[in-house]
Amino acid sequence: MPELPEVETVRRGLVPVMEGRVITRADVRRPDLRWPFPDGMAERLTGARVTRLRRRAKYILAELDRAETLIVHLGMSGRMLIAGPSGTSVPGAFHHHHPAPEKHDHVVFDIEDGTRVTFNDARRFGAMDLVATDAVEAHKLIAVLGPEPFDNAFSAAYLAEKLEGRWTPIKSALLDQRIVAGLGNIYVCEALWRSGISPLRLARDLTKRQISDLAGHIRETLEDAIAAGGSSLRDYRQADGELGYFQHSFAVYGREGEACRTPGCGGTVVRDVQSGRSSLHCPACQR
DNA sequence: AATGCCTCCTGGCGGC
DNA sequence: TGCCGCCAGGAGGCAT
Repeated sequence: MPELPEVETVRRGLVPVMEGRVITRADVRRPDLRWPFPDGMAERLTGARVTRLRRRAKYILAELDRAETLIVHLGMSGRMLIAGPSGTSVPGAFHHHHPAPEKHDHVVFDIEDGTRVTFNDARRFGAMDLVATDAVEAHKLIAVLGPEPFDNAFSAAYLAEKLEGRWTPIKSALLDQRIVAGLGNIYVCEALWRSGISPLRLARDLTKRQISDLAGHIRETLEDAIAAGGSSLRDYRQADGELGYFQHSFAVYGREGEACRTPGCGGTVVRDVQSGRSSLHCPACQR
């Protein structure tokens, strides 16, 4: 679900609430998400100060004093909900009363000023781990990640090298977090449409020019989405409860049977299934 | 090494 | 109202 733009939007929403603040209590309400939580997670979080909130690919990294970092992945349905004094001007807010946790509220963070941050994840494909900060880069889930799309390392030359000789469809290659980190199903479809490239085309068959265009369009698509606060599908919201609005800018995602938005194209958006996932594209202008 | 399939889990929606 | 199948923003793990 949440791809790079949504995760970045969540991170930005959490910064004013958590960065520099102490977690006065962490309520870990079940033993696991996708994997078991690390030993003593609640105790290790309680009383810790969040010194910095970073993002790597689709992971939020909350650096704590105590030299540990909380690694959070939202999976398909994970949300970080903020409630309480921060950002509100409720008189006596410090004594704000929080309602009882709801279904799928798995981890609740109480912040020193009375704000409450709740990790809610119906499908539990999300994950959390807590590791030494100097070991984050070497963490099993982090170490395998390719470059950030906005990093200089993600160049046309780099992408060309990674795609060279690959028999896999370009769609699959771009979903591979080892090649470039942060893309998911929506933004791959959108970036391929912007590039006029079919998701079915084999990675090895792209020209240098197409690869260069693609790298640029990936960055452009993600930038546009971040600027819009991400995409709000179903119940996804920004951390502050606001809805992102990039979904209104989708050219192909969720538009099966509708007219292609390429000026003068006249094609119709179709849905193909590739390795079990929907690939929305326009057969007329995506080759 | 590269590729493709299965799986984890819950909920919303459309069809009957 | 109820039941059923399908679909959903991810990605690790495993067989080939």
